[in-house]
Amino acid sequence: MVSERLTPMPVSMPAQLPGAVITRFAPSPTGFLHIGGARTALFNWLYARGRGGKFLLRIEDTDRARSTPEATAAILSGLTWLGLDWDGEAISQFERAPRHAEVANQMLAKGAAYKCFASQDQIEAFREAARAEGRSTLYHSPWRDADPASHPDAPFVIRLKAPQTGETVIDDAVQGRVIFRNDQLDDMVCLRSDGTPTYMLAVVVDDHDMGVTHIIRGDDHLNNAARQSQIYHSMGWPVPQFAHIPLIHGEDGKKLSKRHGALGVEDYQRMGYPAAAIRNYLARLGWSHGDDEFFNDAQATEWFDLGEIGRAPSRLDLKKLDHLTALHFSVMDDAAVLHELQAYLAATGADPLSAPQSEAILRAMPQLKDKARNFGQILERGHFVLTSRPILPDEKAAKALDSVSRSILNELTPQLQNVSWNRERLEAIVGEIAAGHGLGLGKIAPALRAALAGRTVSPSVFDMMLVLGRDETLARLAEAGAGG
RNA sequence: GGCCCGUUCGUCUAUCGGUUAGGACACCAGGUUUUCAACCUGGUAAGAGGGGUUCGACUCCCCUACGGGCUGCCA
Repeated sequence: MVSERLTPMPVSMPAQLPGAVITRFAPSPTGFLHIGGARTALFNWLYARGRGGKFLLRIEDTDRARSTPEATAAILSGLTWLGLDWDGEAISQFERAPRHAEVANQMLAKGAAYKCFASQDQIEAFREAARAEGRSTLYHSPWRDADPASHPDAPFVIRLKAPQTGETVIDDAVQGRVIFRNDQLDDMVCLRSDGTPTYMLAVVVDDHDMGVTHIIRGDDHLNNAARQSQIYHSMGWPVPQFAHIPLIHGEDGKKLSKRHGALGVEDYQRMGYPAAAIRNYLARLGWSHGDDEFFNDAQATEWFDLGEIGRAPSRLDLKKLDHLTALHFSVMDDAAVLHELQAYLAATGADPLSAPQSEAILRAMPQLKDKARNFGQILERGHFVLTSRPILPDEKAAKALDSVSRSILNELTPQLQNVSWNRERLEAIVGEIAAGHGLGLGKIAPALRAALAGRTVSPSVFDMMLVLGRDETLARLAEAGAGG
């Protein structure tokens, strides 16, 4: 078996099974994993996983000034948290620079590209003048058809010898047939004068070498697709299927930026959303399968397809995410919720749950996770099992423990001594006591809640009694009845 | 400036020439209720504007408006 981990990626086109789907996510490591990038990754993942294909990861770190290892780590951990597993090792685009240069030289050799000796200053001057006169700023290099014998001994870039007439057509799976006139596209630089590749070249070479069959990415790259398509053609390579998906906008409809608040997936983790809910929400944002709103990964991978992706940008709506989160908690098993709760604690810098605390939370989990909208709520509701006597009621809860309430608690406590410890009996006894005072349950539940949880927010008082058990319940009631 | 993309309830969307334009979230009203919630019933709410094409347009075409993207030896 060939060790794929240690050998560099083959530079020639890998032999792919016919019809095999290979997608990729190719972020620049300049920060955290953006929520929009996360959705792009999710779409690629869903598409590949739904077709038995591969989902690859490539880090576009060719911009040395802006790329950092920390950012790469953040992106990997963001994807991992989201549950988007990629196949093989993440590939560094920067490390493939020699291969990019090799292709540029092949283009040169076959006459598909040429050396351009124009300096950046010259080109900038041209553009400025063109702008000032309102002319097109497309640069037409005088070196395109120059006799190599006339080449000076000076730095040069390698430019693609792009067609000057006709059209470049992109058959996009989302945007449809998009036509660019070739006279609107200039000869792009493929290899810089320092010998490093431009983004345009690097992307094409990498996608080709990685065997990528479907490029699903943000529609800010739609224009680039035309130019990249020209590179594919110049090398005689098959052009992958493009699918340019609309970007996500903020709640005001503007491009997502810092002022919109949460941008990184890690922010969403810290807000207490479980990954499954984020996946569901993000998948439904810009894509739909009829009226289906709530679904799991299996359904999503089965249903997902490029044709159902919308063409308009969509806005983030946290209320809807909240709603989906509650639905997901309801179908997640308790152990899984607990496990992710621990990760949430770690992400927010809180202390992890001890073994006994975990066990207590797990026992109460059915009540804690019911309709919860985030892990913070689960924790808040779970306070009654995490705390221990003496229960110190918070300010609001203390108000429920006035002298009248305390006397009722004192009346109730002995009656709970020997009853069967089940919900029906507990409800009956508490109901009788309340009725004896001409009160409804609504009048004495707050005191019970304060006594048992020390809070005004908790699961139902009966559920708490059941989870706490007789001894602990009686101890807390007695303590509160005594006046704390 | 040039080129490209987009525009259905507040939001996410269904519709793929013929529908009282549907669903979900949110919101409002009423009900229920031991807290936060949840739940039940009902309700408000949409095809940017203007021209075409067609027996018939949300659906096809054009123009305008608005929004977005690209226009680098950034990615």
